[in-house]
Amino acid sequence: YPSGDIHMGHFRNYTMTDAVARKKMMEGRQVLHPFGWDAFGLPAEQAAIKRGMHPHDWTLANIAQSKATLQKVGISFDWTREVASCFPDYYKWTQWLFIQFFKHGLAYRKESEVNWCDHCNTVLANEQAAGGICWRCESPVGRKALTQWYLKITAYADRLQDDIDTLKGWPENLKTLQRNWIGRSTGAEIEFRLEDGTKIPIFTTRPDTIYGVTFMAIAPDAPLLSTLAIPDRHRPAIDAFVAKMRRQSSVERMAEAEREGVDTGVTVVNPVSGEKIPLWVADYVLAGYGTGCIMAVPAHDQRDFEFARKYGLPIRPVIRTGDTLSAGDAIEAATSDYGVMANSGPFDGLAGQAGVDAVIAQLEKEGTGRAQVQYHLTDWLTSRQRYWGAPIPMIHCPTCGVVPVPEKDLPVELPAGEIKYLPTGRSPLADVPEYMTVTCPTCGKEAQRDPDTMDCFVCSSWYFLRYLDPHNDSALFERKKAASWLPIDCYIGGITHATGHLIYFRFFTKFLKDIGWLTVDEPAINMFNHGMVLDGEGRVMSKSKGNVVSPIDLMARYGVDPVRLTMFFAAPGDREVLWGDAAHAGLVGAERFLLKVERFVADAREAVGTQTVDPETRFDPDSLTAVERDAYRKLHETIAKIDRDFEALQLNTHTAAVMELVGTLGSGADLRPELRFVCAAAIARLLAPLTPHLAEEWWEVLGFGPTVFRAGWPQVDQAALPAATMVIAVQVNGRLRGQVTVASDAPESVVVAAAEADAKIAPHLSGDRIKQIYVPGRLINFVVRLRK
RNA sequence: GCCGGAGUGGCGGAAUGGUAGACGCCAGGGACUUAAAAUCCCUUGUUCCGAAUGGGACGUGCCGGUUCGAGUCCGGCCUCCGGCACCA
Repeated sequence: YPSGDIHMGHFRNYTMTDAVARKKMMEGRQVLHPFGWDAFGLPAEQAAIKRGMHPHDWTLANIAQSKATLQKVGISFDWTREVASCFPDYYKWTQWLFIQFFKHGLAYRKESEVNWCDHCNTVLANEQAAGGICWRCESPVGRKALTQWYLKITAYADRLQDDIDTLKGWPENLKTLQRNWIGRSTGAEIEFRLEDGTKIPIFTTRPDTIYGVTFMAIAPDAPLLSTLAIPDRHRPAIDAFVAKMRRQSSVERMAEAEREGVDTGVTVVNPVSGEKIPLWVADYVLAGYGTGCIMAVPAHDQRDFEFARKYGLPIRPVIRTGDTLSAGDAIEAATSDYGVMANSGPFDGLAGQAGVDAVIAQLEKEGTGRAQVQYHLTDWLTSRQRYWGAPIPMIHCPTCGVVPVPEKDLPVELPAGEIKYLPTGRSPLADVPEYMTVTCPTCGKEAQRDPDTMDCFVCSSWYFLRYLDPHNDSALFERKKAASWLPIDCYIGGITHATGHLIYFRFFTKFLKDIGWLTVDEPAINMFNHGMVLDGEGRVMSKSKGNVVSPIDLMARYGVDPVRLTMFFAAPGDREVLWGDAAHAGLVGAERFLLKVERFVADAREAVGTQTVDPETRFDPDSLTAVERDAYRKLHETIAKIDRDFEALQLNTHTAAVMELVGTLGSGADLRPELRFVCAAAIARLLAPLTPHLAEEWWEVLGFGPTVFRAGWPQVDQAALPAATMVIAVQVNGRLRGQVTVASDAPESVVVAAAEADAKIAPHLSGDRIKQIYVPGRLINFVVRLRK
């Protein structure tokens, strides 16, 4: 989002993708490392309004500023593929996609209770109102009945849930977040009936508890409630209760410790047992989940239990989990475990899933219910009453109804210039007559444009596809380019988008596959969540707290590469980094180390004079001195270790390994010049993904050109790895007692003999030797029983 | 409440079931220098025994278990961080 200049979090994210891109380039791969601006929508517009600037002007200025900073950091983005979602050549295709959704019945309008932020003056998607708090301004979210545009993501709920299992390269916690957010539960829809025949459907995951239903409960804001014939004497109490609930925000209602409700005076019939039970209005029933109405089983649901206790409603256990079934008035809490059905007429004795299935079969036979699946995921509310967004490409015609803008007329450009763009609660575009008034593409009569704009997450659900073909003005992208590049091999981002963007972009990918544009089911096979950058006290950096550290200031003081190296070295990539005084002390270490490398490189170059040495030169270990052999081995051990660490983005141990190598080599003065040079050339390349500017410089000092990033990645020389001797740790009864040095091909018997001959170890071995465990090359453990 | 993740020196952190604390920072000591900076070298978990080379005990949030051997595996807790949250 261009909502401010680059901060340490961006710095960490992009230096990580940069390290990956550069290493893969050095390995000879084709790398597409693109960048784009999520420049439409609330974040950019709010930032602009705060500064009293037009969103267009502010966004462009901010993009220029941020881009300059990113280039200073040396991120290897392919700027020829840069995209920005606020430009017509991009949002033309956002609009085109919206029309495809519409044509396939997946974009639709409906009236319902929506999330409304009074501060931002717009509706919000569920994902943007999590916990009842607006994702941008953090004020409480209210409700409003409005007609809005939705994308039917629920049509993909099953595939979005099931295919999580195919995402082998995604972190487990991210997958769990998505599973919970999609929130599939299986059960049954069951129709209870009023005595006049009116159907009251409910959803339950536990049809096997149906004989334990002692009342029903409906949400205060459920539309069904207002259509019920409620006895006059109950009317005033219900109206008062509903009015009270309406005044409370969702946050307040959740905070309410005690459950509350009112009897409607209406009687309902249980379709399985035939029993007559009362219908209550209850504050703990949600209008937005299931049918807005529940069957209450106090013995087996804790919320129903508490409600029943408070209002003196019967509690009847019908699931036996132990030997006996407690009486309802004796139990202290509901038990929701599966068990054996009891007090359940013909179903008595059925256990667990068998009971669930039997009840569903009965319901289906009687036509009073059926197996059903429910999701926490709801359709995605995508229209916004704001100026700065992609206009919804739809026309409202009095004769033809809702008609999409013909594709040849795209993009529908956002009016520029003297527009009153400040949010008022209705779209600012509605007040621009020359924008609003159009002719209907179907009948040619006068019609109105849709005044709303799209949620910025629509724009950002497909940006990764535009990178493949960013300048194509006749299609979203060329299909064969997508077929060759996708899926994304490496996606690095924060966990914050777990239940928003990272579900939406999977949804778009599946849709585009279904309509023939893509060949993949999933956009990204490998996902890496980098840790956050916090301040020294572990707090989020924010302007209001005044604890923001600017990478620009640090780079000016220390240079870019020491800052990059310090960030990589601070922690493994997936862990958070506290960027406080300790991190600044770390900068000193990075600076020292890089200066040391610089000297090593310069000295190595000087040692070989004008001679040219192939950086991949192999040495026969037998022809080297002992010191040289150790140095050569250490070099190749380091290359091997880095190859392992890098794949897991453990750039902290990558850095440590190079530091250790440089420490071991010392000045390099005791190495023959060719070997010294080969070590220097390897070090320069091993550091190149992390400190690209310095590595490039070193590469030139060594006499090469034009770029280290086409110089290939150092390859392990297996011949360098075997050592002449090995150090074996000696344990007695699992306790370390010393170590012995033996020839590296020594058999176990030689190790045992060496241990027995060692003056420090031998005293511990007196006693009955029961057994010995030898771990070749590492350790030997003697199990000894001491004689008394 | 449910779901994830994490607890290791003064600090950031390292450790395929096999020598806990790599690497770096800080701190202390030394070399070089007229001096300083820079650089290089050494020490640096706690504790006990010893004049000393040295040796012992304890130590990865807590309690138990498996194992020749556990920071790592298993069971039961505690604390912190994050996500979702009256989801029927």
